[in-house]
Formats: sequence, C-alpha cells, structure tokens
Amino acid sequence: MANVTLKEIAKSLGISVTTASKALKDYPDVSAETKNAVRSLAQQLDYRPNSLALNLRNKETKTLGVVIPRIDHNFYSSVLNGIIEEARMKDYLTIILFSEDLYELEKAQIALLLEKRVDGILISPASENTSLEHLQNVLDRSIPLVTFDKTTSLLNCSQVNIDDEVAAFEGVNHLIKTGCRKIAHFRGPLHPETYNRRLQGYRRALESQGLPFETSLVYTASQLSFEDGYQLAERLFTDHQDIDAIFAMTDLVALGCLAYCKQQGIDVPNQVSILGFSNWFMGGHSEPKLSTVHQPIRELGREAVGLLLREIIQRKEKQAVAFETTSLPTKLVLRETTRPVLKT
Amino acid sequence: MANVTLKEIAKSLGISVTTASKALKDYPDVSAETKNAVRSLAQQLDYRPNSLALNLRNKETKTLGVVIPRIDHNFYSSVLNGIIEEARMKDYLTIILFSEDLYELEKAQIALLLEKRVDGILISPASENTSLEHLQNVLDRSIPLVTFDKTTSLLNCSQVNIDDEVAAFEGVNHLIKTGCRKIAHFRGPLHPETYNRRLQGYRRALESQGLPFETSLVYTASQLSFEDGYQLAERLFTDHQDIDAIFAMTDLVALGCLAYCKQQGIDVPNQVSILGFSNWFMGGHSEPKLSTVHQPIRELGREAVGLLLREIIQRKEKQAVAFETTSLPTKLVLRETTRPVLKT
DNA sequence: CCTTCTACCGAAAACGTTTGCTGTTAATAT
DNA sequence: ATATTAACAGCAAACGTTTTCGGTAGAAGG
Repeated sequence: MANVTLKEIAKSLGISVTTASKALKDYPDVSAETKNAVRSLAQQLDYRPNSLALNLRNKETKTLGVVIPRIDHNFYSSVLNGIIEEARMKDYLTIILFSEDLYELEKAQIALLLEKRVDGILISPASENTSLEHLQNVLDRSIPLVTFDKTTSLLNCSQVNIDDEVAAFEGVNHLIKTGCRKIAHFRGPLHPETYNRRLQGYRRALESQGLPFETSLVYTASQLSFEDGYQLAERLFTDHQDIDAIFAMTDLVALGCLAYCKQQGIDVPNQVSILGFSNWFMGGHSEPKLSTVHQPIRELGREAVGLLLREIIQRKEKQAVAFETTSLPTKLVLRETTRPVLKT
Repeated sequence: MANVTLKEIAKSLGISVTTASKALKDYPDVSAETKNAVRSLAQQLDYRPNSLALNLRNKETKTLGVVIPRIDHNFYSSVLNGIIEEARMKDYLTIILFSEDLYELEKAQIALLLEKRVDGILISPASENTSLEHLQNVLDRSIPLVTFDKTTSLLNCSQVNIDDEVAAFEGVNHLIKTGCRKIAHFRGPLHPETYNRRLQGYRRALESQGLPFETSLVYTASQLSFEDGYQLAERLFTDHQDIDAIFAMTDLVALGCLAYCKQQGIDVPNQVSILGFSNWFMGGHSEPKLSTVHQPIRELGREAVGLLLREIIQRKEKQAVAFETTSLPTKLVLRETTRPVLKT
C-alpha cells in the first residue's frame, strides 16, 4: 500500500540494500540469480525509486521553473503549451509561476524557484522590471536561465524570441505593396524591447519605400486590448482622415479597430487595410477575416526549453556553456482585411 | 557562490550542525550568544535550507500536481490561473501536465506525478476515459485527489464544479420568459457528465413551463468550436425554420451561431435569441453583444486547491478526512443577443 | 564535599538512494 | 600447498536536514 523502498525489498529477500540497488541498475557484480529475484519482486511490488532521495543525492530535480507575467492571454498559454510538452518529452517537469508584470513579485517567484532547486529557469521578464539584478543573480549562481518573448540584451544568457523587426518590416512592406501610403501603427507598451523592434521594422519598411516616418501616426495600445484598438481607431480617424492602413500590435487590438471601422461604415480593406499580429484563431472568424502576421508561439516555448536543457547538460558534463540567441521566423497570413498586391 | 549548508555554517563557527540547526529554529537549549552568531552568519551568507533534504525528511514536497486535457482553451487557462495563485498563496507550487483527453496519457501523467511524490493531485479527467482505475489507484494509495470540471460520481473524493443543471435551467428559463417557445440546444460531447447535467437543466426548464422536450432540437457540438456553432446553426435552420432561440454550450459556439445568423440576415435577438455559456471576454465584443451564463472559473480553481489542501492537512494530522462536493453558482449575463423579459 | 540542578552542546539516527571500497568464498594457477 | 584471481555480497559514506537522547560543565544546594 505505502510506497515500497529498496530496504523493504532487500529485507524480504534477505539481502542488503546495496545489492538490491545494484541488481536493479544491472551492476556486473551481482549474480544473475539475485538480479532476477530482485527484479521480479520490484516489479511485483511496483517499486519506484523515491525521487526525493534521488534529488538529494544527485543534486538535481528534473524540474524546470517558468515565470511569465500571466496566463490568461493567448500568447502565454500557447507558449506554456510548448514549454510543458517539450519539457515533458525530455523528461522534465515544469513549475509555473506568475509575475503579473511586477518586479517585486517576479523577484519573489525567482527566489522560490531557486529555493526549490529547479534545474533551470525560463522567463519572460516583467515589463515593469526596474532592475535585472534578480536575474543577474541567477546567472551569477550559474543556474541555467533563458529568456523568451521579452528578451533583453542586458543579460548574458540564451534567449529566444520572434524575429520582430523582420516580421514588422514584411508586414508593412506588404501593406505598401498593396497601395497603402499612410500607415498608422498601434504599438504596444514602451518597455519591452519587442515592441520597439517592431516599431523599427515598421519604420524601416516605410523609409525603404521612400515614405515618411511620422511619430504622429504611432499610437500606443497600453493594454493591448480590444478596447484599446477601438478607442485608438477612433482617435486615429479624428486625427487623420486620410489614413489608409493600420498595423496593429496584436490581433485583439486589430479586431478592435475592425469593430470601430464597421461601426463607422469605413470600408475594410478598400478604404483602410488592417493588419494584425500573432495569428490568433479568432482573427479567422471576423467579418471580414483578419490579415495578420503568424508567430510560431508554441515553437517559441519548445525552442526555449531546448536551449535551457542544452545548457543544463553542458553544465552537468562540465562542458563550456555557449549562449545562443534564436529568432523564430514569422509568416504573413493574408486574409480579407488587406488588399491584393498592386500590379507594377 | 554555491549554496550554503548548515554544515558550512557550523564549521566556520566551530560548532556542530545540530546546534546550528537548533539556533535557527529557536530551540531553548542553545545560548543567546550562539543563536545570534548563527543567525547573523546565516543571514550574511543568505542561507536557505535545502528543500530537497527537507522533502526527504518530511516526506512532503509542498508541490501539487495538476492534470488537465489542454491549456489552449480559455476555460483551462483561467482555472489554472486560480489554481496556481491559490496554491502559491498557501505555499505550494504546482506542476502542470496535459492529458489531451486521452486515457493512456492521463494515466502516464498521473504515474509521473506520483513518482515525483506530489502532495496531492488536481484533475479534470479526460473525456475519453475508458476507465477510472488510474484515479481509483491514487485514492487507494491515500494520496489526496480532487476532481474539478468534469467530475464523476464514480469516484469517492472531493469534487468541485459549476452548478451546471441550475445554470442551464436558469438560462433556458430566462429565454422562455422572454417569449421564446422553440429553443434549440447545442450541447457538448456526450461523455463528460457536465454536458449531461446542462442538458437536464435545459429539459427541466422546458418541462417546468409546459414546453415539450424534443431530441430533434438537441445538436452536438463535438469540438465546441466556432465552426461547430456555425455549421450547427446552418443545419438547425434547414431542419426547423421556426426556431426562436439557441442555447449554446459555450460562448465560442454561440459566436459561431451568431456569425451564421448575421450572414443569413437573421435578426438576433428578435427572430432568434442566442445564449452562450462561460462569459468569455470576446462575447462582450461581438455585434450584437452576446448574452451568456457566467461561470466563476477562476474560483473553481481556487476552491479545488482549497479542498485539496484541506485534505492534505487532515491526512497529515491524522484527522478523519471528509470529502466534499462543491457546486459553484453561476450568473446570467444579459447583453444583446437575448430579448427583455415579457411583461405578464 | 557530595549531590542535584541548570544550561548548553553534540552524537546519532532517520529519510532512500548510489557507489567506492572491503571482504569472503571458491576456483584456478603456480 | 600457497598465491592469485574471479565472482559475488555488503559496509559505510554521502546528499542536508531535524530531533531524540545523552553528556559535560559549572553552579547551586545540602
């Protein structure tokens, strides 16, 4: 009933714990006879090595810690999906904690993970991080850490993110090729570098086609919500009547824009094109269907686990650890809120 | 740099490990002087007791296991939110695993959690469960287990779910009070009892108002997807032209119905009322806005953790364990896809 | 001066493994 | 007959704690 231990097996077979252990691990210095006896009894009693004892001895827990701002957001639940599955496949379990984008909370969660002796940590750092000291501390203690999503160049560790700049560049470039000339950008909050990289892509696309980059066309969707999109669209159209495209930082924001346009009788995509970001499944169900930039979110999670595990193994085997920064490619998903490319 | 142990503290102070331990735990039989010395050194070196060692000694991991079918679904990410937060507040960490609604996988994940010696398990059992043996096994081993969401009466353990029958009853009852007479029901898959309970509520509401319950008005949305809603609506309107309300099992399905109606020029809510279930945030952004039944999903998670922890404590203190089944109340959220109640 | 306290400290066992080392026995080689 | 080897088995230490039980010193009491 209770959990079987080696000691019990050994006693009931009249041998020592050592021998029982060796039998199970197929050591050469135990007779075939004894091995069989131990093994069959172990199987019969459904013996499982006590992982607590193993943890202590091996100084490893086969557990990964994950810190994300929140979970009730498609992006994070998808990335978590990838993380948990990949870790599981590689024989690791995953402990999830939320930072709520708060520095102090993130710090506390990290401390908790360290205390639990996780073998490594995956983190999408809080937007509100006033300092990176707590993460640097993890690095200093030689605990494997990899950042994803909101990565930062200030930390010397492996990172994985979406190729934001190229993604934004390609998206905006496409809008231009469909004839759009005055393209607004609804960006995300200022802190995470992600949004700045996308802004760069937007800007570079504009300038590469000889269009002016105007800060007055850049709006900030601070919550990245549907309402943000709706309200920003409202402001945009009072500020600039002649706008002909909106590049929104997230599909939800884009759907908010679309709702506003429909409500105002603005023709999408003929008067205004709308391009989202993420390829959230609901974008495929709007009317008209949303064009967007597909992000391989789940792969992002998988890749992050891959890099983390690589580092864990390198450290375990005392090899040199090599940090790596991976950028995952995106893909344009053209549906109905953008126009066809113009013939030249 | 590396992790400080009691042994190191003891050695550098020239005392025994025992004394160091006692000093930190404020035992009466160690002098104030020694206590201070140990404490200040511990603080200075940022000593944290090795939780691996504690786990082994105390035979507890302060970790909970959670098994859900998947995470890329609003319901599960919300419930996870509640679970993780509540557990964290009570000083427990959480390991998440997916069953993908597959019996074999669920069984394997449970085995993994047991091997990791989690202190208790929370599970929303797979729809496809051909047997409950693996869960019964957990119970037999006296490991605290509580089921939520897709609970079953076949297991003698604490359970927490939504008060489905009452919720459905109230929803349908409301539709009737607004004048609807021919109400279709788009139910979920057959297995989980949840959907059967809702069907019961639907039926009871009908009959309590003297309306016939017709199986031809009950359709199954097997994927609970937007497309399901759209296609089922299509089938429904070819089968029954005179339908005047749809009670859908999930907001996403309801939004699919709504999309079909809009596309066909069917007036919602005047010709057909639509009532969803869950109160997913996107329901507030449709046009017209979706009426729905609000489920306290996050509280569901919190409550489940509460029951589990209670059982863990009871067992630890060798008290009698009392199982409990909690049903959380729902609330009608009336927006624009249902009509006002008729005056009598 | 001997006993009895009190105040403090530490040895050891325990949790369940793994593994290097030390035996022991019997068979083989010298 | 003695030395060497092989084949097997188990001791003990280690991982880092906690806690029970003794033990020692000095002080107080007789």
